[in-house]
Amino acid sequence: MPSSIPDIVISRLPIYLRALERLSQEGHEVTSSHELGKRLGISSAQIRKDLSHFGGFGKQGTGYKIAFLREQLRQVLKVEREWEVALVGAGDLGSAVARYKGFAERGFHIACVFDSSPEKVGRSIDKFSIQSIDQLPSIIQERGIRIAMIAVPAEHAQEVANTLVGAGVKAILNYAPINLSVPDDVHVQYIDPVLHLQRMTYYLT
Amino acid sequence: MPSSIPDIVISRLPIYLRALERLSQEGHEVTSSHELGKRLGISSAQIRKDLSHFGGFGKQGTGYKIAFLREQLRQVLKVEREWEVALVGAGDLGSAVARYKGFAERGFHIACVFDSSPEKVGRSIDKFSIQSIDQLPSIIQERGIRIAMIAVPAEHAQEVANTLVGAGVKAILNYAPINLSVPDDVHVQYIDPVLHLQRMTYYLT
DNA sequence: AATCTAGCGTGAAATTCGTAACAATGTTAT
DNA sequence: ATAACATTGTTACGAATTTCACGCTAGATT
Ligand SMILES: NC(=O)c1ccc[n+]([C@@H]2O[C@H](COP(=O)([O-])OP(=O)(O)OC[C@H]3O[C@@H](n4cnc5c(N)ncnc54)[C@H](O)[C@@H]3O)[C@@H](O)[C@H]2O)c1
Ligand SMILES: NC(=O)c1ccc[n+]([C@@H]2O[C@H](COP(=O)([O-])OP(=O)(O)OC[C@H]3O[C@@H](n4cnc5c(N)ncnc54)[C@H](O)[C@@H]3O)[C@@H](O)[C@H]2O)c1
Repeated sequence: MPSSIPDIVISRLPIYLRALERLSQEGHEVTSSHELGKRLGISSAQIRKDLSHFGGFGKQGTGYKIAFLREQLRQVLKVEREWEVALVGAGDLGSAVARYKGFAERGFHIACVFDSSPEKVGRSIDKFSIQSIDQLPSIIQERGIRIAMIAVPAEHAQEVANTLVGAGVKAILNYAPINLSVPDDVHVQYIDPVLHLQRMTYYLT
Repeated sequence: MPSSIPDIVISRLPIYLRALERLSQEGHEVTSSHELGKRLGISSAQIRKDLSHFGGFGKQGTGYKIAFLREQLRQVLKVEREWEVALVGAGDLGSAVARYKGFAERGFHIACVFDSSPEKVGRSIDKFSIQSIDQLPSIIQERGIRIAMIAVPAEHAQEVANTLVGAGVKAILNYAPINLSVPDDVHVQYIDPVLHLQRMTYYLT
């Protein structure tokens, strides 16, 4: 049933959710597909159509009650609960990620941090004590963690991904600039800032 | 003329380029749309069609010469030259970005780093001396910088974007979790790791 | 040389996606 | 109470995108 909803629709929901949370912070209580669309540079029809996949969240003539719509989107995306996330790689980027409060604020708790370097294992980043990569499988399995972030050099990313998949992880956010091969039931998202920059230079004269 | 090529095609070229560079590192000299597609999880027809927008880069029966195709894509994307990039925000994330070697390695040189905090202005991150945000317009204009990265708290991202646009910046990579309003001729790309995580939880049972 | 094979480039077909339009319905003003 | 208005949910359509399928060429094989 949920498989009938296009991926591209799902991928826009977090954008809507983020905008709703901001509107809420700014003191708004209701909004409309037009207002949201204007903020996001998306047509109002698109927003209404996307939302209608999941039922009628708005009221004709009035718009959407922000608190309600936000709650509904949270449930659709399964982010009304909290998720535990494993972080692999405690280098420059990994440390910044571990210290970043934005994950926990939005429901993603970093539950453990792994590294392979004996220099780093045992040390701490904030409240996180860095653990050996050797312990990854047992810890992840015990805690039932299904989401992980990879912040190791590109050369080691695939091997880390294999370990994660073996331990039962089903969703990976990969910061290393390399494509990963994983089984079909494992989801991967990529963050590579250079790639984003390269997407813009084409348009510069 | 270039405007006739769909954005979605352009957005895939950097992915191809990255894969080609890796294949090259691994010692390959030629590849095929099938091999590339398998690595990237993209159909071979898609790759051939995307590339054909720019001319025939391959040889029938043989495939693509990696070094040649890479060079062609670099030119199409305008990344055969080097670009200077401004970084605004020298906090946790900004520092990690400034220290990251991957930008310069791939042709994006961080040319200057700005922050508004008197505590930070004058200090250094690696070789970068942090400059006051007040000097941003004059420095950016003098150096003719047209690309910037924003790594300030969400509340200040729009005001920073306005300043950047005023100074002539035409491409912004925004790390703050907020949508920016900019003129039509300014390009914006977003990086928000939480958003990527939220795109995966939907599919977890 | 003739044959075979791999694999590109491409037009046509199929599919997916976005937009326009509107009936239905709630809200506000008078 | 009625009219005027705003905005949703939905359908129908057109645009954009992807996939298919095949002609064609370069190189390998015999
Ligand atoms: N620093 C950034 O701003 C930034 C930005 C974008 C992408 N990246 C990417 O993120 C990755 C990490 O970057 P970084 O700057 O933090 O590098 P880094 O070298 O500072 O850190 C990498 C860490 O990974 C650990 N590691 C290596 N192999 C491992 C393994 N098999 N298992 C567990 N841990 C292992 C190392 O011990 C090290 O601590 C790289 O792929 C980089 O390209 C970094
Ligand atoms: N740390 C991470 O891993 C991470 C990851 C993703 C996104 N982000 C986002 O990146 C942004 C920065 O995060 P951070 O952790 O580095 O925050 P931070 O508070 O450590 O740093 C923010 C910096 O921006 C500076 N600043 C504030 N207003 C400014 C202005 N108007 N002009 C110039 N500089 C200004 C501050 O002085 C500070 O140095 C935030 O929006 C955050 O949500 C951070």
